[in-house]
Amino acid sequence: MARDTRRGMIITAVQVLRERGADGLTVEEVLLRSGAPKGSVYYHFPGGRTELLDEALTYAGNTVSALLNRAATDGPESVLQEFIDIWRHVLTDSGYTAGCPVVAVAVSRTESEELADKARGFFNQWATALTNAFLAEGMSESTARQLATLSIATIEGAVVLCRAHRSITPLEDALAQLRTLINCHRFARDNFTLAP
Amino acid sequence: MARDTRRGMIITAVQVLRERGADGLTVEEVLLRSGAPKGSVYYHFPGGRTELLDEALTYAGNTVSALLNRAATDGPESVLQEFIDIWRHVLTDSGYTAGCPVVAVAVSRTESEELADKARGFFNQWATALTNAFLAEGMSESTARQLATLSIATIEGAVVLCRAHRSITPLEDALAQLRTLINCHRFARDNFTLAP
DNA sequence: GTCTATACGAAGATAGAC
DNA sequence: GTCTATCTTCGTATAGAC
Repeated sequence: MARDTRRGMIITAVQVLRERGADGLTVEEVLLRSGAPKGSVYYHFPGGRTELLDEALTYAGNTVSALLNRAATDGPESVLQEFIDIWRHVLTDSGYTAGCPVVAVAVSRTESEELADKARGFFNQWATALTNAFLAEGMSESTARQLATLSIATIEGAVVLCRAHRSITPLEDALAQLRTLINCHRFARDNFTLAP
Repeated sequence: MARDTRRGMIITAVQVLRERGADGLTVEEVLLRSGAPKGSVYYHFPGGRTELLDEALTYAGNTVSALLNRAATDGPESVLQEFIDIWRHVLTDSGYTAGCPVVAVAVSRTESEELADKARGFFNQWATALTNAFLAEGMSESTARQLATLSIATIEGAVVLCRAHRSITPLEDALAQLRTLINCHRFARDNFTLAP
């Protein structure tokens, strides 16, 4: 069926995007790994490689946004734990060759300005979701925003270290300290104000 | 002179590595941007593209290692500030297209296992230098190590966000919270023990 | 040390058959 | 919807002249 072929190619494209980066994604590899018919690429994706890349980014970005929005009500702690669990699977399943698809687009040559804008849009969505989670904890506007930025930067950076070390430890260590910081803010909120 | 041509190509290669990534680095672009003679590539680099990449990674990684080792005696605060200053220049000078060369190699396809090992080696060097800086502050072994990992992850991740947002703000925000966390550990060390 | 010419392979894209 | 040429561009690498 047409829809299945298209959808299968998009999901495979996300995987390739994770492993090869945006510039390294080739239609041929997506074709091979998805098992999609070789002759139907430009039927399903008239825009060719660029359209496939766009769809992969959108699919991946929205998935994470949904996860982060759901977690804003569950509290930041559970979000972070969920991220560790997800990344443990993604990293081990890929032999530590997979990274974040949105990062992959953000650091790519990005012929089309549109893709770069979309990647930035996802980072903003994620930051907003996390900021709201921290605001719900009673933190100040600026603290919540900075903590959200730190959280995203930490996870994205730690994933790179995990790939290099072929181990989940960097992510666990980094997030352990991030949790400590969150608890420090709670402690400060409950007892006194920390010096700026 | 021979040495100048070779050295110039390496320095240009670092720049290209930052912007295009390891897989995206082409000998042609290094040639064009360095102004090096077009016919002398394989004279200076018998190993071709791979050798050029290797030299660029070594040069860049060692530069940062030197900076971090020097800063281990100056205290972590001054290191972080120095990193903000350096990245501000690198990012603005490149129009927010440049990233970390070691990260670029770490997430690349990396035909040669040797390059990947070297990249991981640099991450380890940096982590050790920062760990020592935190140990000098009187922190525990595990806290120092985790903080070092968090610091590197935060900077590397924040740089990606800076590139996406075309702004230095993410790095400043993330490092502001990192400083807060460091101060929390100092406060805890001086007054009591935080719950794990 | 540096140049030109050439071989080779990889990948995107299009045209037209089935 | 899918397939098979075929065209084109680009990048690495080598050979041999200067």
